[in-house]
Parts: sequence; C-alpha cells; structure tokens
Amino acid sequence: MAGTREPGERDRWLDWAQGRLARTGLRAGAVRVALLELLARDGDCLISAQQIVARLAARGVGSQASVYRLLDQFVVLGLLRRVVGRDGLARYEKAHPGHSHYHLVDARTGAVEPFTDARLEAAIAGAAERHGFQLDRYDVVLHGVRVRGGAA
Amino acid sequence: MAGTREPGERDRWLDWAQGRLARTGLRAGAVRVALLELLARDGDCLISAQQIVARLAARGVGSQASVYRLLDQFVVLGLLRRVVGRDGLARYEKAHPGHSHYHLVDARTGAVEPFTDARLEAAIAGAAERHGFQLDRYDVVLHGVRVRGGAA
DNA sequence: GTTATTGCAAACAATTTGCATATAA
DNA sequence: TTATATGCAAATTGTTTGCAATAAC
Repeated sequence: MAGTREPGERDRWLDWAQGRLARTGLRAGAVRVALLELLARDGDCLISAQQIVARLAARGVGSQASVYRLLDQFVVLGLLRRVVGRDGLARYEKAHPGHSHYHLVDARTGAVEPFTDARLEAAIAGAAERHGFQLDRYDVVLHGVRVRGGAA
Repeated sequence: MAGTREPGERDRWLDWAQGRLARTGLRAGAVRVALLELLARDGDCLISAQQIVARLAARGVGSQASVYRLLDQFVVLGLLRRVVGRDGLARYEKAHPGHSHYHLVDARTGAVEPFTDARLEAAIAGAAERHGFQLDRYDVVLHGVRVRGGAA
C-alpha cells in the first residue's frame, strides 16, 4: 500500500506542521485542525482539493472556501507540495523538508506512486548543469505499467 | 531565440501533419488550415489554447469551440503534445515522432525552453527499470535560472 | 477586544457541449 | 449529396473572492 512508511512518520509531519503553524500568529480553527489530521493520515500521495472537501464534508466539517484557503496557506508555509496533473486539477501531498521525490503513474489503474532515486537525481542535476541552468525545483512524472513489484 | 532550428523543419512538420490529416477522412476547413499554419510557425514550444484563440481571432479566423476541438483532434492524432502547466492551463507544442524533449522553465522570466539530453534520457530509462516500470511516456520540467547560454 | 477563521453564495476562468448552419469532398 | 467543420451561446467544473458571522487568543 502506497503511503505506508516507518511508524511515527505520520506524527512527525503533524508535529512539525503544527509547530510551524503555531509560530505564525495563525489560529487553530476547527477546519484547520481536521484538515491537518486528514493530511497526516492520507497525505502521503497526491489528493485533490475536491477529495479533501468531500472527506471533510462527510465528517460535517469545512467548506470549499476554507479548504482551498487552508491548502494555499499550507503550500506557502511549505507544509504541502502542490502538483497539477494532466487533468488540470490541483493535488496536494505532504512536503518533507529536503526530501524530494518523483511520481510513477500507472497507465492502467491511474494510481500515483511516489518514489525516490538517487541516480536519477544526480542525472537531473547534471543535465541542468550542462544546459546552463541553476536548478531550483523540478517535476518528474513517469507514465507506464508496472511489470515487477516496486523497489522498496 | 527558442524555436529556431534547421531550415525546413517547420515545413517538414506541416507536410507530415497535413499528410496524416488527409488520410483520415477529415476535411480541411478554414480554421484547421489557419491553425496548422500557426502551429507550424509558432508551435515549437508550449502555447496555450487561449493564446491560439486570440492569435487566430486577430486574423479574423476561428472560435473557442473550433480551436479546442481541433487541438484535441491533433493531440489524438499525435500531431501535438499537450502539457498542463503549474497554472493548470493546457499548452500545446508540435510533436515530433520519436523525438521527445524536456522543458526548462526560467524562474525569472517564465520562459519555457525545450531541450534534449541523451544522458538524462538514459537515466530515466534506468530509473523506470529499477522501479519495475515499463516506461510509456514521461514529463520532465526543470525550474531554475539561466546562468550560462544554453547548450546548443 | 482584537484579529484570524469560517461559510455561504456569487464571481471567475478555462474548457466542453448542443445545435443550427455552412462547406469540403 | 452527405458527412464533417464551424460559430454561437449555454452549460460544466475547478477555483477564487466578498462579506457578514464566529471563534481563537
């Protein structure tokens, strides 16, 4: 199952995010609390804003406006990463400081799966260098079909 | 200037596209003709649908509906590549069969520039292989600032 | 009490669709 | 002639914004 990692990581992100928010003068409203909890649990791979709105609504919390506003806020604070898919929808996932990753999209199921790859990272840095670019950030999305179990 | 290549490439794409369209039972309407010509000239790097609509409108040709419909059609036929930017807008560029490339986005100017890099290509193939993925297609977008003239 | 948070509804913008008309083959 | 191409206007859909009411600190 994508999103299952070492125990404690979920809470680590939550603690980090809460600490960061506490230090900004912002206030812990009901929607923000619920959103943080939801993201801590399900924010390991891209979730769309609409999905989030729906899940919160199912619990009787939040509205379009507040969810979009909070997501924006979290992105600005560096708590979330925002990615726009081929369908033009914004999706979000927890940001882990200094820990960038790529996405594998399964052409059959549409499932998105994060992965990291040191060699690829090095190759990208090299390519940027060769083309006279000082790299700031990058997006890499691979589309294909799974033929073997993913490398852990 | 991005988009300047060997002489004749523009017409080569146009010929190829026209040939492909001719063999499909579709008809060469006025908007299609104008759109093909525009793309042959300016389609080397990502243009948004709105830009295209505007440019055609300035020449008194086309409408939202026909432009969007034609662009879709061209993508399906493999004449164009469709890319969705971080702003969620669809952008298009000429597809060259078997000739994939990446994009450099200048963080200062927002300019998008295509490039190719054999080593990067190999690295991507390797990463897909390592993660048990049979690669179908990929998107690579590098964000940063230009520090030297681009490698020709 | 002051100021940020929330919800509602309206506003927006890109894209899509229905349908009547024009036109290429 | 007959199916495709086109334009117009309306509909969709994701996202944003204005504003009054609410609640955190």
